[in-house]
Amino acid sequence: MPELPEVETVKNSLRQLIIGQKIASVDVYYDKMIKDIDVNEFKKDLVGEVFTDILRVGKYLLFIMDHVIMISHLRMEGKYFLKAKEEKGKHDHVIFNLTDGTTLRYNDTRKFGVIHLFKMSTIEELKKTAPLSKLGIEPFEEGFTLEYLKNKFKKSSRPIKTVLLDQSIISGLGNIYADEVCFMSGLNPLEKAKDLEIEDLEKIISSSKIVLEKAISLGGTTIRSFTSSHEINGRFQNELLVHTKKECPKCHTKIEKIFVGKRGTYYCPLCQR
DNA sequence: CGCATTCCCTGGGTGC
DNA sequence: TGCACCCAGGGAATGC
Repeated sequence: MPELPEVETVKNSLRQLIIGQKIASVDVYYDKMIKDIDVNEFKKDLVGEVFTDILRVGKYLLFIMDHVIMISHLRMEGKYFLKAKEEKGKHDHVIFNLTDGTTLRYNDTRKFGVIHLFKMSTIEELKKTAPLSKLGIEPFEEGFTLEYLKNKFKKSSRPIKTVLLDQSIISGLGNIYADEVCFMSGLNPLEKAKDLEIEDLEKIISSSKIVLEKAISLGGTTIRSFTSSHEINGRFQNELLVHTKKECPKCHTKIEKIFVGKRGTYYCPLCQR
């Protein structure tokens, strides 16, 4: 399940592989995946385009080309493969045939991922358009301040875990890292956002940065979800403190697993109030 | 506006 | 071995 660090890792490897590559043609095998544009137009608009840069905004990948920008969200199991021209794999949904004879494939077992295509020139312009326009601040951005969180949290009666997952408030945290941030901040994931103290918000700010930075430096987290294969092998799973853990690394209390807003949530009942 | 709920998908796991 | 059913989960759509 790619969250910010995993998408960052994918971005970095794709950069090495496809910048400068030119698209000869595109095959789409699952039309519903293509958003904001007719599928035939999507295919047509990409022919002859060259990948000039790849960026990440929140959990979105941005493929910058000469005349278009393609935005891809991997959701649960989306992956990109660069491989020789060969038969379509079972879960390959979009195949970009490159002019050097190789192919870039978007593969997604559960078909949850989506791809947008925009005829826009600048990132600034694109950030004003959905889906990017809905995103809140990333933990690494300058605007991620105490003041910002205070404003966003003060009126919310939702559980802190749910609010951490809300991309319109903080963009980049997913289920794994939201659990880690709650643990590192010593917060019960069920506590209401508006009930947090200033010190709690400060802890959220610092632990979000720490956990994401560390995860990025280790290439993300690979949790071997039963349905996926060929995952990018991150090493952060060895550093997880609560998510999927049985015992608290601090006090050795048994880690509880509950559901917060339908999301599996791990926490230490002693260290997290 | 905030928030809860439903839906999209697949295939591994479980129970009979 | 086969089959029905459950479940995970990010974000959009829907409804209150």
